[in-house]
Amino acid sequence: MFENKEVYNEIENKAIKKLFSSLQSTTLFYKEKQTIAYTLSNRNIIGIMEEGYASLIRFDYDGKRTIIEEIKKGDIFSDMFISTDNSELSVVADSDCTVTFIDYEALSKEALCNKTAALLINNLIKLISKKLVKRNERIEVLTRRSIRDKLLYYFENESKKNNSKSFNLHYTYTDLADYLSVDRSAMMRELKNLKDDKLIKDVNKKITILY
Amino acid sequence: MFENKEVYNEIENKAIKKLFSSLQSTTLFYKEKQTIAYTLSNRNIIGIMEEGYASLIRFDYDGKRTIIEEIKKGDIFSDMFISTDNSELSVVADSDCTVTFIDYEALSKEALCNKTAALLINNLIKLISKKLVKRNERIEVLTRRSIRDKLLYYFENESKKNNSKSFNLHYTYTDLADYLSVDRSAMMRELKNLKDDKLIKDVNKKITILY
DNA sequence: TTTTGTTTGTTGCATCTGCAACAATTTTGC
DNA sequence: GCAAAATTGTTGCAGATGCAACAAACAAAA
Repeated sequence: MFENKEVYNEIENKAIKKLFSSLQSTTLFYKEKQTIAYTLSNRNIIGIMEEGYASLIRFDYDGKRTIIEEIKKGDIFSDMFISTDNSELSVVADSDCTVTFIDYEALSKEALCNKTAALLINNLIKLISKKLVKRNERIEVLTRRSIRDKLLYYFENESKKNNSKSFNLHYTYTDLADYLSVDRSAMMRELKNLKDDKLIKDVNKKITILY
Repeated sequence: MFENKEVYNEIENKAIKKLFSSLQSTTLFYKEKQTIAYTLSNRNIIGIMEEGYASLIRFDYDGKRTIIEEIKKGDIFSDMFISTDNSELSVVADSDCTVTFIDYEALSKEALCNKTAALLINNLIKLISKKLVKRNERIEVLTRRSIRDKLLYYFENESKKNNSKSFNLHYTYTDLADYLSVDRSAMMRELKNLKDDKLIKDVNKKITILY
């Protein structure tokens, strides 16, 4: 526990436990498919995903589902990072999860005189920045005007991250359509077009860019 | 100088000047339409917009322009918040600007033993969180499937922020189309439909929601 | 194993959207 | 004040996309 490289970088386990106890942080366990509602109903609480993964999801009035963000081990999430008006957002556990909740105001006060808290804040800033980058990436994808462009841009980005023309799609196609915010069947059709045009290859969710 | 309420909240002017001098921060002036390239070519530099406003813009390979983000007085911007691969991004001054640049690594080190630095970091986190919220809002808009839904969602959000059924559009329609990432003429057509359907009123850029 | 639910793959169709190409109007720069 | 540039407003058209509605393949649960 409390050993994630990014979150607790340069901080000793003993120190972090002491800090969390003085901040009255809590660590909770969730089963798969449970809703992790804690953060979204409270103010300035930061959740640290210690173990497991979850999704930040919006359910539209008409039942359409959109994945706003994936939350993996070592990621943080908070109502501080989401527009307060959007009450239809929820964090749903995609696997069994362990989450630590910190009161941000308490932490920031502590940081003025406590080195451990200051180090933790420093790490949190890096994680928040990463989150900004991720949201920016999503915006970049979403601003492409056609399904074809969205797919190609997404594939190019994933391939860049993987330093290879090939990469494994970690979404189901249903979820990918949600991420790109397009109709699934239309996306499947366009995916077929891309394959027919020999721009990509798709063997069992392993995508290869052919250009 | 250095008197923005949010950025320098709870910090005395003398203290911030001293801190900036020890961090070797620089404050630069830009004329309208100049490109503020500094941050995007350097690592972990945070820019503070002291005065003026600018836009974070992406130019597509085919010349299409997309506004990724508006940067106003008191906002911060940084390469830390943008995916490193996207070299086609640039920050362009929309008015004469004054920008302070801080080396983040230096600041965070300083924060471990310097109260002023710790306070500044605390303020920066709040600003970064606000930025996350803004990007989330943009994602929310962009994930709406039709131009009509995008417009309605955007209008509803602006009206909520303004605590009123009416609000002044601060974009030109050309820029709004860029923000929504849709074709301008198609957006104008849909805007007309919304007016014909009596869902909104639009008098000289003052939008009123009629439902 | 059988059942149930989820994901994938496909198609027809209506309509939405992007694009091109204007004219009219407003704003800006000199 | 005038010229140039930018914004607004409009339309026809082709093609892209969402939607509905399936069947097939696969995975999970009973």
